[in-house]
This record gives sequence, C-alpha cells and structure tokens, in this order.
Amino acid sequence: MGVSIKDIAKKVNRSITTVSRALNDYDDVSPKTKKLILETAKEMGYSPNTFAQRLQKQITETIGLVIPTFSPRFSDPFFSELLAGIGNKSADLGFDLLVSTRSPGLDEIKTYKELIDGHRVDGVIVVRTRKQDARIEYLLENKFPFVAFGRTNGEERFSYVDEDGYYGMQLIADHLAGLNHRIISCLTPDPMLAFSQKRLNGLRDGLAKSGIHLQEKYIKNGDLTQKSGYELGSALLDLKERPSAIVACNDLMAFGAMSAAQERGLEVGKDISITGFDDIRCRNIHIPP
Amino acid sequence: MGVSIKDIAKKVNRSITTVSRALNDYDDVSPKTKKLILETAKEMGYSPNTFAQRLQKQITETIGLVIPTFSPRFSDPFFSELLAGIGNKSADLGFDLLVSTRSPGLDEIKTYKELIDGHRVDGVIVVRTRKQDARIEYLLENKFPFVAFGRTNGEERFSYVDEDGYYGMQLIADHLAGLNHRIISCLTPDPMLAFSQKRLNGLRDGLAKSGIHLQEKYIKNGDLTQKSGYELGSALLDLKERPSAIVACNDLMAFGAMSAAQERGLEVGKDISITGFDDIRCRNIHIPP
DNA sequence: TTGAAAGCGCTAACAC
DNA sequence: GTGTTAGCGCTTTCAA
Repeated sequence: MGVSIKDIAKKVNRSITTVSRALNDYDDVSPKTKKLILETAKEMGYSPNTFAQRLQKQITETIGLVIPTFSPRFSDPFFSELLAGIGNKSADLGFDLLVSTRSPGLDEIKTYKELIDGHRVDGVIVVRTRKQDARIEYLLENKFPFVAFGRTNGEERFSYVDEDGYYGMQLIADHLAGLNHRIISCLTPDPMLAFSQKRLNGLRDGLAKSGIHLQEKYIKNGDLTQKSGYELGSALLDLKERPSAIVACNDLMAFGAMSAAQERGLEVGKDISITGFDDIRCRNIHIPP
Repeated sequence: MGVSIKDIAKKVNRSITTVSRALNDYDDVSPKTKKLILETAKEMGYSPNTFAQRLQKQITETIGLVIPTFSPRFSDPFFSELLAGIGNKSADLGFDLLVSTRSPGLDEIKTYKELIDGHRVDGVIVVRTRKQDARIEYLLENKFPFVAFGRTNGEERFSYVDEDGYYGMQLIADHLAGLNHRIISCLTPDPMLAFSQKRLNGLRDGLAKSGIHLQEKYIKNGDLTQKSGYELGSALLDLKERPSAIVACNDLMAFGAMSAAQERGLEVGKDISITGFDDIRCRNIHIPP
C-alpha cells in the first residue's frame, strides 16, 4: 500500500490531525507547518485513499451510468459522443464515472439496485429513456437522485435533458411540404423508446397542418442502425406507390436509406428527399450533390 | 444512510462480528443464528457498504479504463463493441468498471496517476496502444497491473490481447495479388498507433512476395473515420495513375473509400477492389453487387 | 496552532 | 459458537 497521512505525520513529527488539516488547506495550521507538510507529502508521493475519504465523508463522488446494449444504438456515433461528453465533464468535476453495460431487463434493474444499495454512487444518469421505464420507476420509488437523457411519456416527475423532437420533426414536415411531397414515409426506432413517439407525432402533426396524411403503411420500425435504414428504405422504395421522401428518426438510418436509394439509381436531393436527425459528425460524406 | 451490520446486530441481539460472519457465510456460526441474521438482513434491506469493505480488505474490485478520445476512432462501432465486451465481462465477474475519457497527453497520464495513486482501481486496461506509449511506460515503471489491447512496437514486457494484423494483411495481399492488381494503395490510421505499422508492414511484405512494390505515394494516413476514408480515397482515385485496389486498415475507412469510388462511377468489386479490416456489424449494407 | 480521541462500516485475529 | 478488540485511512469535534 502507499503512503498514508500517518507516515507523513511521523516524518514531520506532527499529529495526523494536523497533517490532515494541512492537506485540506484549513487555515488553523501555521503557514510554516503547512508548507512543510505539503512538501513532505509531495516528496513521499502521497495521495489520499479514496475509499477511506469516502467512507468518512459518506459520499461517493461517483456517478453511475448503465448503458443499455440491446440495440446497436450503442455503437451510434451520437451515443459515443454522449458518452465522451459525460465522461469528460465528470472527470473535470472530480467525479468518477462508474459504467456498466447491461441489456434491458432484470439484470439491468439488478445493476441499478447494486449501485444504489451498495452506496456506490451518489446519483445516476439514465440514457435512452423508454416510454414505460422500469429504471425510472425504481429510482423514483427509492427517491434516488438521477437525471434522464430524454423524457418518458409526457411525465415530468424528474429531471431530464432532452431535445424537442416534436418541434424538430415539425420543421422537417414544413420543409418537405414546401417541396411539394405528397407521399412521405418515416423510419422510426423501437417504439418502446421515448423519443420515438415524440418524433413521429411531430412529423404526423406537422404534415397534417399542410393537409398531408402520414399513412401507417409508410411508417417502418427499425433499430436505429444504418443497416436497418437500408433494409427499411429498400422496402419502402420497392412499394408500388413509392414515397418521394423518407424521414429517418436518426442520421444513421438516413444514411442507410440513402444507400438504398442510390442503389436504385435515385439521386438523393433530386429524385428523392431523405432527412435524418442528430447531426452526427460523419454526415459530411453523405451530402447529396 | 442505509442499514449497517450494527443495526442488524442490535435487532438480533448478537455482536456485529457474528453478523459479519453470518453474512459472509462462515461456518463457525450456528445454523440457527445464521438463518435468523440472513432473514433479518433481507428484511431490513441491508446491503454492505462497498467502501467500508474495500477499505478493510484493501482491494477495490474495480478495473480502470481510460478511453482516448482524440480521434473519432472512439465512435467506431468496433470500439463500441469492445467497450460493451469489457463492460459486460467486468459486471459478470463482480468488478466495477471505472471509465474516464481523456485526450492523449498530460491530462491522460494525470488520470492514470490519480487512479493508481488514489488506490481507486486494482488494475487498468489500456486501449489503442501506441508505438511509443507513455501510459504503458508509466504503468510499467510503477509496476501496476494492466492489460493492453494491442502490443507496442515489438515489445513484450507486459500482457496484451492483440490480433495478428501482420498476417491478416498478408492474406489480403495474397488475395489482391491473385486478382492481378499491380497498383495497390493503402489507407492507414495515425502512424502513432501500434497496429498501424503492423498492418502496413504485413501488406508491404505480402505484396513483395508477389513481386509487387507498395509505393509510398499510394500510402495515405487518415484517422480511421468514414470521412477520412472518403477524402483519402477520393485523392487516390483522382491520381493520374489510379490504383486498382484500396486496402483500408479498418472497415470504416473502407466504407468511405467505397463512397468515393461509387461517386466516380466505379463499381466496387469489379472496377476496383476495396478491402477493410475489423468485421464490424454494418458491413452488410456495403457488400458490393 | 496543535493533539487526542471518536467514529465512518466493515473484517479478522484472538480469546472465551 | 460467540464476543472483544483492533484497525483499514481518513475527517472532525473537542480540549488544550
């Protein structure tokens, strides 16, 4: 094990109390002693035992993040950036980030239980909020601090960060209506995800304002991957009555749909309109001519 | 705070020692007492304070993972799957996974220092090994347990998990030579990455066996992204003497190069050969006709 | 300005 | 089989 305040205390001939105070920059330590202690500490390569500190202070300085892995959304660049953002900010604030990856279901809830009951984290971040979210129910029941990325279905009993998918989709609807599209299709994610319905509703309502009806058969559920976008896009484009616009609920599916269109000799942006949602980095290479 | 063994001890009228022993399933506790204690514990919703346990046992049951974020390799599906694999396995083994995201450089090393000196982790996983790797030097110097994903430059002073990129590229070289390609190009990642050189050497040596010389001007450094593959691929395809094959060091760059080829009216798999490396999931949608 | 002592929740020698 | 005691490394009253 490493150097402890006890070792420092012995070396400088002071009590561990004084050492602790000096180290924590209390002002009831003489400048001289403080200086001596600080120097000795550095010299001896001291660094505090996190667990001892946390046990004593009864806090963890740790944020929990359980990543749901069931759909490949996990490997979405959007998600990676989210993780990087959370990771960097946590580190900057001096918080540890405790990450688990679990598939939705019992194991997932069990992981939350362990984090909470074992006092391992001060709070958690819930990502990929679902319409009916067992994780959130559990946290709410246990009055445990958390922030969700995405709202659940209209409820606001907790803190969240979210984008306005409903409004965003309306903008898209307006844009497409302005381009005189009549048959418009939509690629949605797993309907269980909270943002799925919001975006779909936004599109539906937005189109309705322009007198366009979004037909059920032109709505396809995918899993947010490029592959899914390609497959569903292909299916849509092979319909007798082909849609003239494809609205994808995320960028990755939009890319997939673009591939499908190109494969059929369609020029994206001219013969067909395809929209995404996220603004991920690699979009540039897919900008239509 | 939650229930402690003290609370249980009081309730069942036993010493905390006995409670601790019962909870840890020692066999010097009478079955009756053990049963009573276990039931009471469950009833009271007891779960051990992880920090107290760790402080006492002097272990952390935690693995550290510092993700380098400087290049977008981070949002590579390949990398996401790696993370999911590490995350799931850690959880299964009862280990916490402490994740930081830092750009290579001083902050990164500082983060390692903090993890190690603060006794926060039992060991770390080093990912995206570099040819000259300050992280590994630091860990080696401090004799701290770690495993690297990828070897450094030929050295084997530590444990690692790695693929045989040299051999893999030779297979590719053989394949391309068999297709009678003469001008072959290569898209590499940042040369600072350990696997970069291995793969390039494998390709170079493999081609040499078939009497093909891999020319320097046909080797382009990118950053492993699709965008990078697109840009470098475009540059290569716009050369007067256009290569008939593009060997990308990862799948994402290969996809980018494919887009570049398609944009120029080339049919991938017929007019030009393009190879990747990784076997990421979404590859399917890019299978040439 | 400093130190002694208690205690965070737990485990583990050592007695009885 | 059970309890007493010490101690992991640290912070924080309370006295001096």
